This record gives sequence, C-alpha cells and structure tokens, in this order.
Amino acid sequence: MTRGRAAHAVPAGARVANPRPETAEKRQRILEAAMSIFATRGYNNGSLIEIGEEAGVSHAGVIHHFGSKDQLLIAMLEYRDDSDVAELEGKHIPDGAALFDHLVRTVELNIERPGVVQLYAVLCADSVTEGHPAQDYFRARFVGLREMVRGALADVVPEASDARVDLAASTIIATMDGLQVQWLLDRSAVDMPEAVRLVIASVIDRLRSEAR
Amino acid sequence: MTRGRAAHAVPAGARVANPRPETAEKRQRILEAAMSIFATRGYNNGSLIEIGEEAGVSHAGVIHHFGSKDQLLIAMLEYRDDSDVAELEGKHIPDGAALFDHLVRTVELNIERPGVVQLYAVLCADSVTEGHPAQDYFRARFVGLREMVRGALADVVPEASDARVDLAASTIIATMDGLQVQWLLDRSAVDMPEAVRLVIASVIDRLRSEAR
DNA sequence: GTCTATATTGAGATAGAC
DNA sequence: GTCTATCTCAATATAGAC
Repeated sequence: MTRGRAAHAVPAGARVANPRPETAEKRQRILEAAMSIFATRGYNNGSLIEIGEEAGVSHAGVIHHFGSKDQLLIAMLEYRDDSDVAELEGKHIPDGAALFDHLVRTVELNIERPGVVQLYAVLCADSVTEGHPAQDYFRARFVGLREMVRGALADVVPEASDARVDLAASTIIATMDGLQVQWLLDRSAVDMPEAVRLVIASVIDRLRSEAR
Repeated sequence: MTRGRAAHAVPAGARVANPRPETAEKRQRILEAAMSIFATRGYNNGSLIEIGEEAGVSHAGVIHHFGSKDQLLIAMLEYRDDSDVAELEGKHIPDGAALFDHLVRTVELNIERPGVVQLYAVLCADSVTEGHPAQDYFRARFVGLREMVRGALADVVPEASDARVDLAASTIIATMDGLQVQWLLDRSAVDMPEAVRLVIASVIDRLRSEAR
C-alpha cells in the first residue's frame, strides 16, 4: 500500500505451503536479500529489482513468491524473528536477572551484525509514518518487549510499584534503540554494551532506593 | 542525490540573500509545509508536489527556491533549529542541573507537537541509510548533544571519570530518542517526561555511587 | 519570480510465453 | 514456477511562456 493503488486480492502463489524444497530455498534467498537491501537503503528506497538481483531472480519472481512489496517486508520481519528463535535452540527467553544478561549479550552480538541493527533501526522509525505496512508489527513488538522487561524487573525489584516498573521497562528498551542510531552514525562514539549495562544497573538501583 | 542522477550545479535562485520580504515569506511557508509533509510521510515518501500544495505554490516553485529536494531538507532542518533558538530568546542553553530541567521541559513541550517529534524520529533513523542527505546533519547533532549533556553531568557529578560521563551522556540522549518512537506508535503506552526524569536521576545516582 | 507543460527516470504490478 | 515485456503511476527536474 505504499503507492496510491487500492488493495487487491492476494495473487496466487503467495503464501502457499511450499511443497518443493527448491522453492523454499529460493524464498529464503529472497528473504536474505530483502534484509540486506532494506537495511542499507530503507524500505521505500530499496527496490524489488535490487532484491531480485541479489537473490538471483527477476523482480517478477520476487512478487510471484510474496505477492507484493509490503507482504515481502512482513515476511522478512517474521523470518528474522524465526532465525533468532532458532539460534536460541529451544531455550526460552530467560526471566529475572538472566534476562538482563541476555539483553547485554544480544547487544554484544549486534555489534558483529550492523546490517541487522540498521534494518531494525530504519524500519522501526519508518513504521511510525502513516499507513506503513510494518506499523502493527512494531507496535506488537514493543508491547511484547515491554512485557518481557517488566516481568524481569518485577523479579529483581519486587518491592517496586507497577507504575515504576512499567516506566523503567520502557526506558531500558528505549535506551537500547536510541543507542543503535548513535552507533550506526559513528561506531567509535558509543560503547553500546557498556551503556546498556549502565542503564540497567542504574534503573534497578533507583527502583530499589525509591521503594525504600 | 536520492535518485541515480549525477550531481549538478545549484540552479540559480537557490540560496540567494532574498532581497524581497515577500520571497522570504514564501520560503518560510514552504519550509513549514516541508516540516509537516516530511513528518507525516517521511523523506522519501513525501513529495515536492504535496509540499507545494500545502505551501500554495507549484512544485516547480519549491525547486526554484531551494534547488532540489535534498537541499530543501537541509534548509528545513536548519530552519527548525533556528526556530528553537528563537524561542529561547537569547538565553543560552543552561549548564549543570538546569540543563536536565531543560531537557525534561523540552520533552513536555514535545508532547504538544507530535509532528516535530515524528519529523526528527523518522529523519534521524532514515539518515543512517547510505548516502542520505541529512547524515552529516545528524552526526553533528549527536556530537553536539553528547557534549552538552557531558558538560552538565560533569558539573553535577564532578567525581565521575570522563569515560563514565561519556557513557552516561550517550545513554540519556538515547533514552529520549528511543522513547519517542515507542510514544509515536502508542501515545498511551509511555509517559515520556517521567521516563526521562527516571533515567536522568538513575544515571546520576549511579555515577555518584560508582565514584564513592 | 511563478506558472504550465513536458522530459526523464524509476517504481510496483500484470500478462503471457516457455 | 520463472522469465521477458509491458502497463500504469508518480516522482524529480527542466524549459519556456508570462
């Protein structure tokens, strides 16, 4: 829905239960290419032609598999989430203090994959513009993230009020996101993992001292 | 430079020392329109035609005054900075603890102008993509912001090391930016001013206790 | 200095051959 | 299921009348 044209029925071929392994592989190549292009060029500037070239198919092939550019974006976001889940190898995301370790560990990992960081930073901010196809995705993502951090904070600082825990959860997530942009603009200017450690420790300390 | 075409000489008429007051007024109307359109639609999706319509000139008129879309963006960013400076009415940006009050006050103000918040959130993240015309602008902006917050922190927590003060400055700025995106996606989910107060107080406390 | 008209480019999506 | 060719639309930028 990025251009003015009205919505239309999903073309055949999008979202079938891909029977053939070859097809699944091609879909995956397209998704990887979409990650790379959307990350470096943004959503609106990244074209299906570029994505097709990088994946070794024509742009028509891309549309054949995903129906439209919007749907490709959504599919790519889900694909990335699935990859991360796969890395966790069945372990659930940890609770309590272990979650904060996990967050810092993720930031450390992210330093080795600036493409992924840029993908999320650009698309996330892009999504606040009117009618952006990934708006629901990011809204839901933040709801989930806040809930997760909130739970961990409640474990670690049970004496804090719900209101303060809510606030602290938003704050920690916001810091991680904001740091990414500063880091992308100048990688030597920000020590992301250490900054995240600082904000987590600071906020937990503060919640404790407030409740005392 | 958003499309593939090569750079070309700045057309006549762009950036003259506008002699006529009428012209200056029209330029200002275009800049206001650009703020509004770039905020709601993003840089790439916002067109010169829309901006022209809102300003009451043709899109050719827009180009006549600013030379190109890229240059219009830069001019608009500078114009916004100048407006903020004008609001301060000659007062300098405060030092020390007063700066933190000023930051919170700014966030409170921002709640009443979501358009400006969105403008910066979208363009700032957009600017990390390759060849974005506002990249230098935002890089310089962060350098300046960090320096400002660093100075205030050094006033308030003189016993902290430079390294910790640097880190804390990045963190506070990051939180403010990250909160904006969450807030834009769901205004009822985040209490921005209170969250900013929390992070400032938390980080200052922490720097103090670390130095003890 | 401002407009209308147009040139040029590039996008996403469709049709139909293979 | 994949491609080539084409369609439709919209964008930035230019040319030239007024």
